Amino acid sequence: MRLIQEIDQTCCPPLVGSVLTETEAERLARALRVLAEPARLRLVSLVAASDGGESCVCDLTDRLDLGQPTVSHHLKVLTDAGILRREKRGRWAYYRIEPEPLELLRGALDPGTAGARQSTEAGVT
Amino acid sequence: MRLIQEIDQTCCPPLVGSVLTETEAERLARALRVLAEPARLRLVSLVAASDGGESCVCDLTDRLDLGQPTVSHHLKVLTDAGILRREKRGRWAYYRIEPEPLELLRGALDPGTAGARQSTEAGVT
DNA sequence: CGCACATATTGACAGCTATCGATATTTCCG
DNA sequence: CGGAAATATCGATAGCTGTCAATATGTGCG
Repeated sequence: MRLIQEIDQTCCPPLVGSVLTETEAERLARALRVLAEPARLRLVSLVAASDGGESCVCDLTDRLDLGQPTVSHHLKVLTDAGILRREKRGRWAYYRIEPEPLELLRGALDPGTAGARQSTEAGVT
Repeated sequence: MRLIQEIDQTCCPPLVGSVLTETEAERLARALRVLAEPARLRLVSLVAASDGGESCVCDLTDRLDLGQPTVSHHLKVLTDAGILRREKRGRWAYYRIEPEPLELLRGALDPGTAGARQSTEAGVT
């Protein structure tokens, strides 16, 4: 079994248009759960807005009013999901956004809703 | 305070581009949490795929391998969030998709990710 | 009216996870 | 090497929520 639950194409079939199987629903739910957390949303937002598109943990802990272990935990969850990428330089760990997973999730929420378009997993450009 | 947590514009500022405040993050997280659940994803998917765009609860309980109270609970959560709309006809309750909340959530996941576009809350058509 | 059916509500409980303090690990610096 | 700084991991705990059984509410039918 896979310990690291990365968000890939298999997680994001169109929410509408075809009925989700139990497995698909499970996968997509797990992916969404990663973002369904205030601290993690703020982290993503902070990282994305930061200069050069990356932040080190120390900057993030300062802004979040949460303990360092907690921030580290959330960063791990986001990284395991593939939403953030970690790069260690010297003593510091820098995080930056990985655009694709967010796009895939967006895609999962996309179609049928307004009339069953078909975007699926193809068009991430 | 508001008991019913409906998904509206206030829940979905762009995830990136500006840094989410604690309140904004809380709101968006709560909205995402509604969908971050396998049973609810399947319900949305089932309703959307159903004939005429609506299902009654009895159809849904059959397909979900969950007790009727549980299904009813999930339907309530989805309805309170504004994702489903409930209409009672005779003894039956019919649920259908309300497209806008899903679109708003999609919008929240949209922009900056790839370079801070500005779609925000305007273009739902 | 009274029963049967469809759905909703209630109360209880188990499982998950966000959070923290303590500690381990890694890396630089002198 | 030794110590300090940055980050990660661990173990414990509290709060939330998905689930169910039991029951309530509503609605048509005879």
